[in-house]
Amino acid sequence: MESSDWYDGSCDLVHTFNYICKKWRLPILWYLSQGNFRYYELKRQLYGITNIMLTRSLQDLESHGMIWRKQHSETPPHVEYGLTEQGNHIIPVLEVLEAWGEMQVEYEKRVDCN
Amino acid sequence: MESSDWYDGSCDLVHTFNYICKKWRLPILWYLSQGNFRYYELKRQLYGITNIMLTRSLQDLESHGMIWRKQHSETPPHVEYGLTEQGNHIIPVLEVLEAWGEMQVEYEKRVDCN
DNA sequence: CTGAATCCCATGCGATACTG
DNA sequence: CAGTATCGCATGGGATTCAG
Repeated sequence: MESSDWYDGSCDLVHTFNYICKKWRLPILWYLSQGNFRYYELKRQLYGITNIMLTRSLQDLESHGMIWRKQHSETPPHVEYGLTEQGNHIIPVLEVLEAWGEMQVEYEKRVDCN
Repeated sequence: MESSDWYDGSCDLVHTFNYICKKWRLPILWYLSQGNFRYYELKRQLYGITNIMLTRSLQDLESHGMIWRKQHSETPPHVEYGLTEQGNHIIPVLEVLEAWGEMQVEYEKRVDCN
């Protein structure tokens, strides 16, 4: 990796990291890694999220091929979301991230006690 | 993990993720995972970064115990940075993130060819 | 060489209201 | 139920300038 490539788009890590480096991305992906959900189910679980943020996040993740959207033709509407085959590759990332997060928080607790 | 805990600070993953979810954090950590560096060395490698952003990033990472700062008493100043023992725990995260990034970019190339 | 202080702009985020 | 449109605020990022 060239030094000059950090932000000209040729650094894969930095480039794709921006897909998940947004406020609600990790929680959404984490939930979808547990199974498929309907729009309102996700909204209920993601306490505090607004329609606009949920919609934007889902559309963005879908545009990057990480999740799929399936609209059933019913009234009232019924839309389901889930991880794509490609999207499943994010699961190990979530696991490692969670392991690190717990370790880091444990460390902070110890330090704050000094 | 409780649904209501995503953003009240009790979700370790989300909480600590914010440490690295900033523009220059990953490149800085990646470099420091390769060895220790002086301020100006980091600045030279991190093509495009400004003093203020490098300084802020380093101070922030240091405040979370992920990197150390060593100031040699010389003139002109000589300051060195490196990963702490705790900071080394980020390395597996970087590796998994890189693997995922490459895979995701490969996927995008295939999809765009359709 | 290694920063800090100021000021400004782009962007993310979200409250509110509306729709089929 | 599953969204969209608007508008505004908060925050991050950075150009510029100055300093020990």
